[in-house]
Order: sequence, then structure tokens, then C-alpha cells
Amino acid sequence: VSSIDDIRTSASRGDVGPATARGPLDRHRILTEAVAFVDEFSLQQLTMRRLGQRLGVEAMSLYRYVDGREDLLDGMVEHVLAGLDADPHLRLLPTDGWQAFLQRLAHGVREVALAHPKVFPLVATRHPAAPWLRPPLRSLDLVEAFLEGLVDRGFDDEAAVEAYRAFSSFLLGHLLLEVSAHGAGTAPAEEPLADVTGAGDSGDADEAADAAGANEQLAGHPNLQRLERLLSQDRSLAEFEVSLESLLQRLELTLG
Amino acid sequence: VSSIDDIRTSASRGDVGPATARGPLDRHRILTEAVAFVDEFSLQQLTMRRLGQRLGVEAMSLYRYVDGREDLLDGMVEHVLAGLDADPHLRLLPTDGWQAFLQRLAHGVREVALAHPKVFPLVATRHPAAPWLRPPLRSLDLVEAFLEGLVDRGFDDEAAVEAYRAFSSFLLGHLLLEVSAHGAGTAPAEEPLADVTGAGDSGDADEAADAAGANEQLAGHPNLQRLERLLSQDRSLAEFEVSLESLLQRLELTLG
DNA sequence: ACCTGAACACCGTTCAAGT
DNA sequence: ACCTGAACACCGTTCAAGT
Repeated sequence: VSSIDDIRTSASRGDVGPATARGPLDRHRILTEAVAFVDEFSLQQLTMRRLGQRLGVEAMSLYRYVDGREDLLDGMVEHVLAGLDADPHLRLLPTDGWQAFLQRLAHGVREVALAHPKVFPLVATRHPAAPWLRPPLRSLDLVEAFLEGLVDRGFDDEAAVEAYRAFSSFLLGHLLLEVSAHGAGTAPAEEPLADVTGAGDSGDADEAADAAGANEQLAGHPNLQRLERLLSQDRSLAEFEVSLESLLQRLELTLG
Repeated sequence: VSSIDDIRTSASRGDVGPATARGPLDRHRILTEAVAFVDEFSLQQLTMRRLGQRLGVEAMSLYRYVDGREDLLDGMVEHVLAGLDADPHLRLLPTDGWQAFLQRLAHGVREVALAHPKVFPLVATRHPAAPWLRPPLRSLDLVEAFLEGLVDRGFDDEAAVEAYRAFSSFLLGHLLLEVSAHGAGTAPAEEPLADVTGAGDSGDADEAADAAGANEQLAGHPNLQRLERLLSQDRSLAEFEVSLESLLQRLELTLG
């Protein structure tokens, strides 16, 4: 049942977003609109046909610019991260320590993730071009800048690579959780617990259970029950800062 | 072109795995076979029709036991994680310090991830039932056990919740990167760099570029070039241990 | 009770044909 | 050069019908 609701949102009723009819197509415009579409609706709803519709064109036209759907998804990932490659502000600056550099880089990636929460799972899970290109730092330029920055500030090769690994794990884990919580709605504390009185008409008990959602079995979990408010608070920025700070301190130790 | 290759692997030619014809269907068997199918092929290739085929049944039969494809995917996530809920070995034992407890739990989740690398992205990205159920610790029981264990060992409420957040981020980031590297193949160092001589017949230069893969522009990246071997080494277990150890130490500090 | 045939609306993709 | 009509093989899903 729920998967049907999912499909019947506005995107499937032809309301497909801005059908701007400027000039001939090009890859950049396709990627921009694809990202905008996903931002507005969801990954699931993005199809070649609907994207064509949004661009005022038949789906087949897209194949001149993208090599099928997989290439479209790869292109979208590249597209949302492109700003990071370009931004000189995310380079090692003359006045920087490596900590300041990593701080800016981390927050830069975080901004991209928050700007496109529904695209970020793609950034996280698409197979990278090389096994050592670790999401979310998915471009050669970005990784090169990272390594150069650290080596420039006294890291030897091993330490720089270890820092790269630890930094990417940290970013990926944190940001993926942050965007996924974003999608799930922010205030389950407002949701009344298991309203067993069933307020309505329904034939079977399933509906009440559904409404209670994850709270259904919360009864058998005293700690969850007691900590629900605490768990529901959005601490993502503070958590990010604290974990990042802790990572930087750990890296500092390996510098010996 | 590549997406077609993707589709034309053995799973689409009717070679769909064990078509065991034992008794009537049930949800558990469906989930087991769905996970086995993805382990063997990929998420992309899993369709209701092919899964039915594998079970010796028409696709429509599945709808008696799973509420559509979305529910199937949710079920698979629950299914691969079910062992963790059950395992008393992942509970807080009388002899445990909280560090030993978290160590065992972390390694338990890691084993699940490595056992089903192609399923793990689902564990990582499916919307959790509640926003405070953070992947990869996706079950009420597991999170309850986590919180209970820490509170039992002297964490106050705030510290326990903070530990839960930090622990889940760490696990998610690390394991997602580990399984995705797993899929990408392990030895890009063996791959010869941009063989521009093009060895063959081809009309345009695209093929050589494709073969070079991510190495195409490695020329402009001196640090990547120099560190390629280092970057290609599989350090995942050591990295896991070190990051986990560091996390535990950090948590120890918050205990005051 | 459990499974299926037939059907529907929708996909991605190709290719010859239009302009 | 750029787009499309028509077609193909495949999807997920429903529902009345079979056993």
C-alpha cells in the first residue's frame, strides 16, 4: 500500500516542474534539472521520461547527452560536487594550518550534502571511478588538493593517506546520517504514543499499529522510552563539530 | 553502453539461481532468497519477476507475503540484521566493560556488512522507521541493548545518547566505504597506466580513454601519482580498529 | 489457502526517420 | 545537428479466476 502512495505524488501526474523551453539541450542543463527534480521530488521518481518532460523534450533526446540512466546518475553526483573542485576557498591558503584547511573542507562538503539531501545517498553509494577515490571526496582534484595540503603542512606520505581515509569515513558517516534524518521529519516527540483507542472506523487493527509506527513496541524498551526526547533532538551540527575536532586531534598525534 | 552490459549478465538470461521447489512460500524464505540473489548478482538485478523465478513461482505470488517491492527491500534489511538482535554474544556480559561490549558489537555489525556487501548500501540508506533509529543500528532491540549497556556501566543519559550517535556514524561511514571498496576490485596498481598506443582498431580515441579509467588525468596530480600504491592498499581492518579505539577513548573522556 | 493468467500503466533504450 | 515515433523487452502491481 505505502509504495503506491509513494508513486502517486505530484510528479507522476504531469506536474513535473519548470518546463523551460530555452534553446537546444546540453548535458549541463540536463544534470541541473535532474538534480532539481530529485531535490523537489525524490530519486525514485526520477525517470528518463519525466526528466525529458521537465525539459520540454522526449526522453530519447536525452540519450544524445547522457549515456543512459546510469551515466545520468553518475553525472548528477559529479555535478553537485563540482562546486567543491572549483572553490578556491576550499584550497590550502597561505595563512592556514592544516586544521583550518580540513575544517573548511569538511564544512564545504557538509553544505553540499544539506543543499541536496536526496542526492547525497547517490554521492555515498555510487561506485567510485577508482577504489581509492573514497566518497564523499569523489574527484581527483579534490583528493589531490587534500593530500597536497597535508603534505605541505608536514604530513609524511603515510600520515597523509591515513588522514584521508579517516577524514572520508568521518564525513560519509556523519553526513549520510544527517541527510537521512532530515528526510525522516524532525519532531517525532510531538507524535502521540500508540493511540490504541483507534479513533475511527477501521475493520482490522492494522491501522492503529501503522499509525504508531516505530513506537509500537517501545513498551518493552525502557531505555528508549526514557531517552526518546533526548534521542529526537537534532544535535547534528554540534555532533559534527565535536567529532571533527576529535578527529583532528587524533591526526595531530600521528604527526609525532 | 555500460548500462546494457550491466543488464546482460547471467541473471537476465534465466540463470537465476537455486530454484528449490520445497513447499509453499513464506516470507522468511522470500527474504533469504532475495538476499542470496543480491549477494550473487546485484541490487539492480533484483526484480519481483526474477525473484519469483528463483523461487519457482510467478512474481504475483510474492505479493501475498511482501507488500510490494519497497517492503521487500525493507524486509531484506531487517533480515540481514536479524542475527544481531538474536545474538546474546552481542549483549553486555557480566564480565564486560563497556569498551569490550562496544568492540564486540562493532565487529558483529562489520561481519554482517562484509557477509553481504551488496546489501549493505540498503542498510545504510533506507529510511529508518524512526529518525532516532540510526543506521546501521536499525532495530529497537539493538539500540535498547546499546543504551542499556552503557547506562549499566555508568554513562548518564546524555553521555549514552551521545555515544550512540558517535558510534553509529563511525560504523556507517567506515563500513559503507569498506563494502564499496570491496565491490570496486582490489588491485588498480596492476592496471597499466593510459596505454595511449591503443593496441587495436577503434575509430575514435574514446576506447583508450575508457580503458585508462580514473587514471586518465592522473598526470596533473603529482601527489596522487606518488601515493597511488599507498592509496590502493587495503587497510580497512586496521583503520577500523584504530578509529574505533580512538572513539572509545573519546567517549571515556566524556565520562568525567 | 495459495497460486496464476491476463491486463494495465509505466520503464529504459534503440533506431530509422523526420526537420 | 538535433529531435521524435514507433517499437521492444522488461517492470511493478492488481484482480478475477483457477486449484
